[in-house]
Amino acid sequence: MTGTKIKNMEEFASVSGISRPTLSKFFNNPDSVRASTRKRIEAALEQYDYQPNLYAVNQNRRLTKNIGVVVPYLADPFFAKIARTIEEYIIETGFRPVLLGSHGSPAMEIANLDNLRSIKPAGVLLAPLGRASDQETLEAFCEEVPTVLFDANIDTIGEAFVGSNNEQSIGLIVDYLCRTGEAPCFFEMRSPTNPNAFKRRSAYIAAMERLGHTPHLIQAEGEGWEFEEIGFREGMRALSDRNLTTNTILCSNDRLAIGVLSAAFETGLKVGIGEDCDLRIAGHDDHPFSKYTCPTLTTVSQDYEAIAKKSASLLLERIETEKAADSRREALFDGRLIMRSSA
Amino acid sequence: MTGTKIKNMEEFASVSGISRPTLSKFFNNPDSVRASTRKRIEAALEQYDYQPNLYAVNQNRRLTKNIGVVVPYLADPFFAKIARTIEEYIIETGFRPVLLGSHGSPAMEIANLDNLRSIKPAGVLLAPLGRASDQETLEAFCEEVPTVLFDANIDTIGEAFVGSNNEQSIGLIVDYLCRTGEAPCFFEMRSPTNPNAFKRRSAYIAAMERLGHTPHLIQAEGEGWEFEEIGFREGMRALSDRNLTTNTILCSNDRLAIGVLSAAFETGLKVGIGEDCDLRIAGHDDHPFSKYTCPTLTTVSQDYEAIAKKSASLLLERIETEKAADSRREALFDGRLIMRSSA
DNA sequence: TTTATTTCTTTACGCGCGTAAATTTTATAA
DNA sequence: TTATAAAATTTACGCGCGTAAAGAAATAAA
Repeated sequence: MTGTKIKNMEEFASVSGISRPTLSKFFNNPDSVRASTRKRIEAALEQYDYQPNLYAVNQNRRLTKNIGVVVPYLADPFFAKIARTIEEYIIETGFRPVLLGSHGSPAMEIANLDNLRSIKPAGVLLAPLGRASDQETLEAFCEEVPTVLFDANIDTIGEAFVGSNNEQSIGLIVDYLCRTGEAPCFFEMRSPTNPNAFKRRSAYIAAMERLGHTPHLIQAEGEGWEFEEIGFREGMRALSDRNLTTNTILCSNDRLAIGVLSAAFETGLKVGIGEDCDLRIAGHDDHPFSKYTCPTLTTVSQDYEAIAKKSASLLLERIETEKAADSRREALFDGRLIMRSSA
Repeated sequence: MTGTKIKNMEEFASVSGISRPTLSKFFNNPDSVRASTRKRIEAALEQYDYQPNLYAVNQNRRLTKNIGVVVPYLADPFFAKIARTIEEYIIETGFRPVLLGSHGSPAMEIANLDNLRSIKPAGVLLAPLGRASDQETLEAFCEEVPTVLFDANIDTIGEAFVGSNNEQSIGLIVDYLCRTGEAPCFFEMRSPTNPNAFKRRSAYIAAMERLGHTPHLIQAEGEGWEFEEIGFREGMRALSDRNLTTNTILCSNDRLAIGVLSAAFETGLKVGIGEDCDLRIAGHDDHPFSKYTCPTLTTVSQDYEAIAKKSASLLLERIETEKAADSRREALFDGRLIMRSSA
């Protein structure tokens, strides 16, 4: 890009000595032209500053190269991280990711999808809000646009679902906690938005029963996405009531755990695995901040990489075959125990 | 939207009984048509499912309604939050925000701007990486596209800069710390990427000298955006060396403070303002997590709202007047002291 | 070299909309 | 009511590109 600025493909055709239809083919897929002409075009691109007008291109193509990525909450580092990983895979395959966060609002989730519809995406990767989502509208959207769900499953929606194996991961940490101390109670929200929460609840109950313990749920009141706040507030209540049947609390996710940790600190309870500790607290997700809590949080990590890669590749596959699969696929990945100091 | 799907404006013109040029005017600006015809069009829109093809629209308009928002790191809740606030203002004014994160990489920062160029944005709001940014390329970009910087200033770049008044905010917390205990040392990175860090350093020195104290810097080695990690590692070193001249540490930002807090916990030092405490730690930014650290982090909050609103409105003003201002403007907002338990 | 095949060029049309110019209709003021 | 201004309609062209068809050129196979 040293030389003059070229204003359209016609002009680039004349300066490069390649016909416009051939250039058009090249920009759609550089491998669709002969190697020698590809070289010539690439040489010309070095000399002249030209790139096809995105709007003109997308107006005429049936399908754009856009892929929507919608997550419930971009300010949550967990989603920021997984969205980022997904973005990388999409870019690698030559598509353009368009990242949107719904800020916990079902209305904004729909608005985001509407927005996406107007850019005619080849497909979208959606981590739905869950229970709060407007399922009918979501379903209608998925009829129009190839969609793969990740993180949170809604059974009837989308071509496929990719997420974590909560059964396995919760089993893992319940096993660990029982083996190293008292059997845990389960701290969660009474009416969670996220479907994973329900899976984790029953996984906890199943694991406890399998090990011959009585499950015990602590259900926090509260709505919305301020999990730390809810964890703190309801954690304070649970801890000050002193009606805990165990010294071990397994939280449904790390953000709740961070709140409970904060409540324990406030209450003067010492959290950890030492003899002198009053309480063990564990979480789930390996939230980026769980490494820096005091004490550091024992948790189970989701396989971000695998989830990102799988959901992206399932979507791309669907896009390339151009037809819906006969049946909805589900891919679940195992969690990994992250032993730190809190439990 | 009950009825049939309309495929283009021509068709919508015939079913609605309004001419296409008028419809075109309406979609560009609903107020540019007579109130009565506006009503008729809006009534028709209720009946028929039509929205103008975004690509065809943007191909023909000189300027799109897109506004790029580029931040250094979307996984950082601080940036996620401010980006979100900016998004809101942009949407309110009828523009389309396009959110991009650079993941700490100068190359990706440039890639993001290139990407934006291809969608012909009306303007962009850029929080640059800072020292690491490729300044020449940034400058070239700003020549082409109206750009307002926020958060991090680079003197010669962009139409305007909107950020925090580090002088004031650091002065505020140094004052507070000196008034309530020992004068603080300053924990920072030796070679920070972010220009605010430099401002904060000199603001700290100035404030200390003003109060008749000798400034003392602790400069952490390390590169990149893993601030908690750096804060922890170098915090461990500083605390175990026991060569602190004071029991009070002011950190250049909250993420470093979170790391130092974690190091203090690890070292067995009690952090807080009580008689029985060994250490006071304060931060800067009011990071969303600083409310849930153990102990909760005393810090100074940036005026997110004001920064978001001002930078958005400066950009829109610039876009509407269609010409560069004679001089580069700078708007700085004061910080607010957030007293919590750590100092 | 001749033939078959692939690739490129030329020509031409269409996508959905912005927008200009001339004309007609509608609203407002006198 | 009539004159005047404002808004809508009709007609027409252009934006930059995708893409189809037919023929020319380059390559590969015989």
